Amino acid sequence: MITILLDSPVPLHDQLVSELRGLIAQGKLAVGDELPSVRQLAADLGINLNTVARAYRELTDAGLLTSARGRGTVVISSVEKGRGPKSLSQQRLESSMAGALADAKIAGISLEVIQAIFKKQTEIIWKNP
Amino acid sequence: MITILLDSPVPLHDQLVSELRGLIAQGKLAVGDELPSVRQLAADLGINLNTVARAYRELTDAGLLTSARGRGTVVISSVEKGRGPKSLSQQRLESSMAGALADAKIAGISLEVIQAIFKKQTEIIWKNP
DNA sequence: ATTAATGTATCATGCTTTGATACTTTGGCA
DNA sequence: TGCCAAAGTATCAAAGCATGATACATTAAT
Repeated sequence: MITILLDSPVPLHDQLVSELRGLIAQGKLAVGDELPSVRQLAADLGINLNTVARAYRELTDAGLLTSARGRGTVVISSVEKGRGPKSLSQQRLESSMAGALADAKIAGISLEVIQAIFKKQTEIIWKNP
Repeated sequence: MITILLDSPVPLHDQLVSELRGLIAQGKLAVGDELPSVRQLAADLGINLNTVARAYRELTDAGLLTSARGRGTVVISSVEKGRGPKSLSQQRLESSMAGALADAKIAGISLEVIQAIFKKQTEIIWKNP
């Protein structure tokens, strides 16, 4: 359900936070759902328990989760504490993405090719040395 | 022209590489264009010269730039080493896509969110002609 | 009460980035 | 031709940070 890249420049706990935020935002993790224990998730991902704990703590600080010793970690909200619905950079991404796709459609590029290009570019930008 | 975020989890040299890749892919930096000196750009961005030098070196290794002592750094290619040519419209799509993704990465938007935005935009554009 | 399972805290270690500084090469100009 | 400024490169140190091993504290179930 959750995947992380061990050889990414972005720290593991940051990846985890992003992943979990995404799952919560998408509703795949609903309010009231219990997350796997830090040891469980750490074992699943092959990383240290502290790294998972740190991600949980950051999301707890953000107001999305609640944690307690002996009881586990639970989703308590799907909205960030004190944050707007969308970041400015995200809106900008939507705009530029929409523009690029509209142009591509007019140029007659097939959806399959577009998806392939998107995939390749993300790979280049994310995984290059 | 180039902006970086000092408080991003992404390393400065990685941000620089992404930015420069984006500019080259978009054609804002054309083949033959000379880049600012490592000292100049470092001063402009308020970072260390080594950081700029490292970004230049990585792009040199990727086959996009060439550097020489005393002469500076110049764009020699707009395509990554080991990639073939494409149709014109596809190249344009690749360019704008690369630019958008590079910006998104620097902004710290997670890959999952980016993919969600891409999916949503394609649905919108292909559904409503 | 015991025990297993949970999150939390502490500390060490190692990697990586970043920076300060010096070296080397090139090209222009007196 | 010789000097000098400007370019990239190399070296080394310092700092930060992520990651991990381990121990502690708390809860709930038996």
